[in-house]
Amino acid sequence: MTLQPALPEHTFQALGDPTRRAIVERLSQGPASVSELAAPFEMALPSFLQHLKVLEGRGLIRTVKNGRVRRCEIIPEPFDAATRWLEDQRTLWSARLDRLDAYLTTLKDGDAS
Amino acid sequence: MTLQPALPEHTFQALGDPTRRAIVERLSQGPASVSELAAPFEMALPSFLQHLKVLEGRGLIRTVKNGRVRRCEIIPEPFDAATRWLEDQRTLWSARLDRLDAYLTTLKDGDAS
DNA sequence: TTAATACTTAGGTCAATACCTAAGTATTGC
DNA sequence: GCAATACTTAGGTATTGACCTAAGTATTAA
Repeated sequence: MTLQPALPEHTFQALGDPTRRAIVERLSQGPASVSELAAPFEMALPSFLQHLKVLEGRGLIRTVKNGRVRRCEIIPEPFDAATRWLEDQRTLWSARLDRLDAYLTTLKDGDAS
Repeated sequence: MTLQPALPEHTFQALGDPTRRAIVERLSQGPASVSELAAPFEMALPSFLQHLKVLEGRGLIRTVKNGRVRRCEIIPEPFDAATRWLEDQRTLWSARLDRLDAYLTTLKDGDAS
């Protein structure tokens, strides 16, 4: 119900828990009901449901109730946004390391000549 | 001190906090001392240091003390591992959505409501 | 129409997290 | 040497997070 703007921060926080990460891994393979998702876990159902609510609250999954069954599925966008953030950081530091490398090479060439 | 094997889970958890995410963004542009990193934050220094310890404990940054100054820098690998995990999930569901799309097209052709 | 199923709500505990202040230690500049 | 600098340690509080049990509600199957 509460779809957040999907800040990478929220995505990361949601994925920082082993249970929720496992739920996402399961849902990556396709939608599932609450009880299907809960089955592999020892945890009591209400505890498990909290994790689903976190995922939904952060906008990582969408759920729809049909009859007495609630079906859950992944929302791809926030994952893409998180990936982009990680890649942006990577770009920053590899650019920097490249410059450092170039600089060191210059130094070395200067010595050699 | 404690360099973890950098499970994506730990990386995500560390990045789930706004302060730590900002620290990483700063460090992506190059190494910095503790006080340089802390300057933009209102937070008391000991509180800030805790965040640095989380990042170091999760293996996302490396710190070396030289004299009275501690210099901090990014460790790229865990970020790559986290990116890879996100991309793996994406691969799973895009393959599936492609298949679903094809299937729905077929169904619609055969469906007379 | 009753019983089973599939959640859902309402509480309550316990540990971890995010902050704080106050008082250290170790280096360095004057 | 002595003061300023750059952390560091040692506490303490308050909120959030991850779990639990017990008792609902709504839907479906028999």
